[in-house]
Amino acid sequence: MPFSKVESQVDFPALEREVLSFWDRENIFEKLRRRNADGPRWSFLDGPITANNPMGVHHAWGRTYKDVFQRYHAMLGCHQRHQNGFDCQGLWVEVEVEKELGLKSKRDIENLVPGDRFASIEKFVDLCKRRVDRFARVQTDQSIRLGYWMDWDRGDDWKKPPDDRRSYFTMSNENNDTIWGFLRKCHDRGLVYRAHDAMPWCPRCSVGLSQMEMAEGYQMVAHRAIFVKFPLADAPGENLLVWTTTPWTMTSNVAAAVNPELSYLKVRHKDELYYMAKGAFTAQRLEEQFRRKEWLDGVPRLKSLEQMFKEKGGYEIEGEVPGSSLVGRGYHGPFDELPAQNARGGFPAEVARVAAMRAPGRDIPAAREAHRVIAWRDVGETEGTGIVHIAPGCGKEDFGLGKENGLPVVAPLDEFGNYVDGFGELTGASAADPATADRVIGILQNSARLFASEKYPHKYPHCWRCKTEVLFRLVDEWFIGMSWREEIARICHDIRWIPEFGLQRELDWLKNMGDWMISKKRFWGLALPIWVDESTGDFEVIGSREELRSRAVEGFEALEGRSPHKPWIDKIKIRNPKTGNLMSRIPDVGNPWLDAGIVPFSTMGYRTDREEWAKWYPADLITECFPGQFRNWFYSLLAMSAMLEGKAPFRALLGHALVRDQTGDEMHKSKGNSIPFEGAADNGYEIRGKDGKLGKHPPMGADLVRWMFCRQNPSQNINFGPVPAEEIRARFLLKLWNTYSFLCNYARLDNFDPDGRPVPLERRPDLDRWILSDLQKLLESAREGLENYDISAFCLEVERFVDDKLSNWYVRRNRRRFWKGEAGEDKTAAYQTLHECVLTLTRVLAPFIPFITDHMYANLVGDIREASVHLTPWPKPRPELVDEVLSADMEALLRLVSLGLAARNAAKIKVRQPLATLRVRPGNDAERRAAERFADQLRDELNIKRVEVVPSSGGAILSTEVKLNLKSAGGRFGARLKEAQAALAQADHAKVAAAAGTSEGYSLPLADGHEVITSADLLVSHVGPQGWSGVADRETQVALDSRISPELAREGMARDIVRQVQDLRKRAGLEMEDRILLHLASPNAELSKAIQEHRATIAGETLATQWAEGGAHAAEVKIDAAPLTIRLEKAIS
RNA sequence: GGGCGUAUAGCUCAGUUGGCUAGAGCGCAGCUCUGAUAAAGCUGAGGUCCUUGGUUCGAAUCCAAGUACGCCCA
Repeated sequence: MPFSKVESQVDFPALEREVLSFWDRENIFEKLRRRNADGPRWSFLDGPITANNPMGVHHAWGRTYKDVFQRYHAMLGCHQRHQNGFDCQGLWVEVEVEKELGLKSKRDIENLVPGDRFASIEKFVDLCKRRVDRFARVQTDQSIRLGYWMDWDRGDDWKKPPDDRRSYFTMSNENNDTIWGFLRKCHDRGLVYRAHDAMPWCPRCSVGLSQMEMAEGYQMVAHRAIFVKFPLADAPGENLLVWTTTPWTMTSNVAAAVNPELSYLKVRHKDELYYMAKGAFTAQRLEEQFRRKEWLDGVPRLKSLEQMFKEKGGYEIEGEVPGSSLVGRGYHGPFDELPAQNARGGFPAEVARVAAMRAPGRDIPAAREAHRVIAWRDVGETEGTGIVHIAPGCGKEDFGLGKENGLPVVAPLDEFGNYVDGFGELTGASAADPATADRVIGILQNSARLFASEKYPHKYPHCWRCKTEVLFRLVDEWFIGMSWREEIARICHDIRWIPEFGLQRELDWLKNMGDWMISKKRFWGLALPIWVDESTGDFEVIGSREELRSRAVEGFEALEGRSPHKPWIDKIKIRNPKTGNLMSRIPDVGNPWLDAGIVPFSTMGYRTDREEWAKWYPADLITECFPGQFRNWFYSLLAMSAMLEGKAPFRALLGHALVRDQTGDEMHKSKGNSIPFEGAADNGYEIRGKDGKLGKHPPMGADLVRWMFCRQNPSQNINFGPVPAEEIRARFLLKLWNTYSFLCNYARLDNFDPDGRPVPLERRPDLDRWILSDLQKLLESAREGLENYDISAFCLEVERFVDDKLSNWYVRRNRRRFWKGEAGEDKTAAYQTLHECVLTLTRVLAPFIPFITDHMYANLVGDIREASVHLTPWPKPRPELVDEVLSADMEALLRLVSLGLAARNAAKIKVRQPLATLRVRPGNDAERRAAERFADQLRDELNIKRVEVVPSSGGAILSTEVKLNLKSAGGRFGARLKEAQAALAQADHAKVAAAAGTSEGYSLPLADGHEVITSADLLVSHVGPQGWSGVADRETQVALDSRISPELAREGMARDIVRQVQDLRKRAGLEMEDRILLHLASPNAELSKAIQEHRATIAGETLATQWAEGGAHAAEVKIDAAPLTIRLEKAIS
């Protein structure tokens, strides 16, 4: 027997948990996969989620999309991989493990097992793996709760090695191996190289940052900036004035750069001369930022150089020279006494050695001897002095300039950001420590080299993981040259980018990016397969584990039964075929985006079954949150695929924006406005409001979370939180639920058989045919939206369908057919129509809100079948049910009803009071047809006895009245206002209103000429004839006979009585179908007469089977100010 | 500094190739309806469609410049 009773109060999270256990118990997902095993393939590629923490509600956006499109294609019968991915390797996991262990630095890691570096790294790497496993399980459980159908690992799956699990793990052997193959291919094309470069470096993590990572961490900070004197060697008393925001780099100064095209001033101050760029002298530095409040508290506004000279006792401008005339002049550096400045060939010795190897035969001087002015066209005159201090060991551009100009390099920092030996009293000091800047400033002050210092606010890069300020440090890193970037750009055009601007974004990145730094001086990650002969600099890139096995001359047994990770892999040596020397692996691990970018190859069998691989590659769709990914995952996917196959790895990319809190602010745990996933799904959650108070909120359930994301425009950030959630829940999910509950509860009472013979369409009323017609159009939108990965418009259309059309119109207008009419064809047609609508909705909504739809589906088709909506095929629209004219007519009817209600409102007569006549002048054909074919609806809805349709050609049924709008016309007419009002009163108001609406306006005749008035100058109203109330909207006019005869008044009373009785029934806790004994009494004669006249109606409406003298439930009410006593009680049937 | 995008009601946003009196939801006020719906309806208050100029019979919409904001890059 179908149709269990449905309560209108529903606990969605609890319902979802039941559905989850139903899926589990009945293996619904496995049944689905089996059913589709031979279907056409649809290839979705999951972007790996970092398995490092539990998911927040923001992860649910992308995962909802992933599920929606896979579920849709499953309903179409497609065979899919359903493979989730976890991102495992990299610094982010290391940092969390460090936190767990309370470690402060890389040195702590290497001493985790005291005194045993190898065992320490082994333990640390193992802890990283375990952390990944732990959170992969947590995220798996959370995803299952979201309703995300993937081939999840459960139970014993977790005991298997990563390669044998259902989800893919980027730490798997296969993933690492496939990357090796990629790197080998790059090397075969001569793209892999090693370089000394001054790179951004995090002193806490002791790791270099790639260009991609740098971009993540810019923050506004104030640094101590200094102006320093560099005395010219050939002209005592003359100085270059140099400016820097990083005082610690002064120790490593090698050169000073000027722009040869700028003019430089010679400024005399006291007994000395200072050189600086002319523009820089007077520049109001950062004035714009100061004005726009892009500033930091406690940082004073910057002074111009001119102002500084004035404050220090005045100045005189002695002349002006072109920058080019300064180029080549020598100077005395600020730290020339340091050993580092005096080391021949650069400092430290390793740097000098590499430099000597690169430039054989050339004698490189010590930094101190190399000091001279060089030319650099990029020097500007808006920030500092127009003379830039160059320290090739401390900055990227500096390093490049040093190389061009053959300068020595002084590299002052070790991997923790501390000064190495050779820097006098600074040795051991941390460059990141602000106190060190003060010490440098002190030294410069003592040596009379400091001209001035200031606090300078600017955006400065920070480590995106640990938020430490980045330093620039000379390092030795490995790169993939990107000279072949065009090959990547080319395949971007084969992809459908949603939103479209993605293509341009990606191309911009590809055009501007530098070479790809792939090495990381860390522990947990891809072991870069590069083996080096340090005595010659020769290196080899190994393309696979097998190749390594055959090349290894030592240590390969260390890898047997182990994953290719540190520290074991570092035991393996190969031989340099040229020299016979042993080659060691470089200690570095790989950039984690290599791990994620290789997955179209590593997870689909590229190395093991090329034929199978080709059936899944390229993927039909990937979808991720786009900020950042253009230079991360999308980039690495594209680059690796371009290299390996010369082909785009996916056909379409759906990107989405960010999740914000409900007020539009960024979500942060620390701000207390972020929402944990379990909180949103099941447990409820607390968030801090703008007032700083914590507010508790009930759980939303997974379907609501999913729906909120689905209905959002993906290119715009979503404001997510309890207020919008409650709104959507009430407006959509509850509406859907209550429509379903209405259907089931009445169908149950009536024993409606959903499998009975359908009433032929032509015998169903207009309302039925209308809703079925619109349902078909909805199905078409669904298909279109899902095929185009553009679901938000469809979702909004469903909301309108369920709310406006199905619930607020179809069901409301048809209520009586369900609960009053006798069993028969009309009632069956109503049930069949509503059943078809709701059942079809469950199917079309199943990919979006899989829980509630499956629950509804079971009840709609009968619990006994244990069926799941997710095993049903995707519903196809039936074009023969579409009736465009009917849809237009129904829309017109809604407009007329709305106007009728407005007319009632204008007449101040409530709807419960019946009125005699509604006169309609339709504004168009649809309205005319609607007023005729739906006259019964109009009568019912507006509670009137008769509808008269006046032909449009018959002229207006309302007269137009115009008055001057004093707000706009008052000022214009001034003293002539009275006259204008009088003139207007004389004019034909209808004509005035019509003419004022045109571009020419209406020309109002006045004593001193004509004045043109437009509709803005007028207040237009429409009035009916005496006793009538009317409103007009464009061409449409309706008028309502507002005269109430005594008969009509009594009928209104009767309806009021019914309403009061129903109210009492409800308060008495009676069920809808309960019959009652009813007693009504009033001392008022009219009211008593009304009760007499309408006895049968009152009884019928309130299910009163018997008139009685008393009753357990009583109420004293007023009907039109007349007292009425109601008593009732449930009748014993 | 360069690129991309956005700017419409108190808030969140629709507004198709230029075309009727610029809309919705939320919030606010009043009224109404209600035995499926913590729902719904009507009315009202609330608009410099960012500014200026141009194209056009006609511009929220197209073009140009400017301003502000967001994102990306340097």
